[in-house]
Amino acid sequence: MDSAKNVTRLERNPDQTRTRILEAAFMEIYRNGFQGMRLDVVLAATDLTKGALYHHFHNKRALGYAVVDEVIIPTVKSLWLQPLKNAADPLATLITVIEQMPDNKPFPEMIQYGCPLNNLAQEMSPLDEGFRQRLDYAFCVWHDGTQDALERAKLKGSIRAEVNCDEAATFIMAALEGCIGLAKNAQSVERLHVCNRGLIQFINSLKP
Amino acid sequence: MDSAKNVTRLERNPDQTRTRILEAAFMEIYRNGFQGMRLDVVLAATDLTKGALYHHFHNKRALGYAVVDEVIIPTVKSLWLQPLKNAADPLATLITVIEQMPDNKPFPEMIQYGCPLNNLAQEMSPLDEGFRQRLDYAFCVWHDGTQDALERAKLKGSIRAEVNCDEAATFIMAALEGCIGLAKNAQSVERLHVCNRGLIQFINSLKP
DNA sequence: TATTCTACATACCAACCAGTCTGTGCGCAA
DNA sequence: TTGCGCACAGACTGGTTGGTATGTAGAATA
Repeated sequence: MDSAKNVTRLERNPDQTRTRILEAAFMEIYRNGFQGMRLDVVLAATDLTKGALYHHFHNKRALGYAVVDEVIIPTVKSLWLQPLKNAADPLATLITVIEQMPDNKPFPEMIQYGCPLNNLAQEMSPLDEGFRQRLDYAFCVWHDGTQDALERAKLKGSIRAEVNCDEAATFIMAALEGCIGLAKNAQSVERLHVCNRGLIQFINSLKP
Repeated sequence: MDSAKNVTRLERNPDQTRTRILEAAFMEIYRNGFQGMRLDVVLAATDLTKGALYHHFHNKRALGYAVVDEVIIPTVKSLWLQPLKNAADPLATLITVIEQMPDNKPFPEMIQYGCPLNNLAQEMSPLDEGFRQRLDYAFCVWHDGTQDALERAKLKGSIRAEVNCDEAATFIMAALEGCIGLAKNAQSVERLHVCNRGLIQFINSLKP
């Protein structure tokens, strides 16, 4: 009613509340892993309480699943697939995306905490089939986008005709995750660049 | 005194007791991560009790450190460095080691649970500096052994003179960890083979 | 306006779990 | 033989944590 109340008080906005919980949960999972995530910490970060959390999510695991579905997978799409989609020069764009990965805005903590997708996959896929399937889907999406770019590069003559784009895309994903993992353990941007150089060398070896 | 008692009772053997705890702890960490490891479970697997554990290790973290120092690092050495050491054909041996990795005896669970070294590194290196340094040392040992093999291959003319063996070794480690990680998430041996094929393709691209 | 439902807040609980404390049998030294 | 310390056993605890039960202000509905 009175304007002062409207300012200090948050309006009812369940969708936004849910999103805030999701984003805080994502950060906690990113930093501490799913098992290491504490719901109290997530709630403290959002200034919400148990009531809000359990109104929007059935339990901790459901929250984790939602983070994969609604945060991680969309991020993979916007960060990886979007630039490759409709790129004039798919191969050059692929290399650019790899090189600029550590400087990406959404993840300045990439060196410190690694890749959110791979972190969660390594931690949870052996322990929980629900996580595994969702993360496997994320990798599939990523793979298919990469393979697509390689196929288009092949059509343009940028890479050799006999290259198996399916297998190449799989290896590129794997190698990139490995590079990020090594750099994270060494806590060294330089290590990531060294590692990525090897990956780019591989990609270049696909050229005619 | 009476023989029956001597049979049922374990003789005192503190070294063996310590080793049993270490090995059980390793398996628990391998399967559930360090944060997921429960000391009760470790003790149940060894038929020991809290008294034994806290007699040999100061706390849970010290136990984790000891697992890295006394189980993981020696395993890296015996599994990776030993075959490369004094190999007549370093490059061929390297490829063989990579190909036979999933069939190794110590880790039939490689596909299910991944690489113990990398698992722990991804989980703990951002959270605990003690873990990070020990795991970084493990990667260094691994790297140096690999680089050494590449240098010897270069001397024999198996790979090109302009190849940077330091960087190549780094990338080979990273890519291999990435391959294992992807295969683990897909729970597919086939995926590991596909992925390794890409890595071997990279190694072959180093040849003259 | 009365009622119902949504979207939370808050107090509470039971289970879990790392770590502690005390006890004890055995080997060994003196 | 006695004393002492090592190598454990086993009971206990205090803090943590996921989850629940209850309450309630405001919006929607009738």
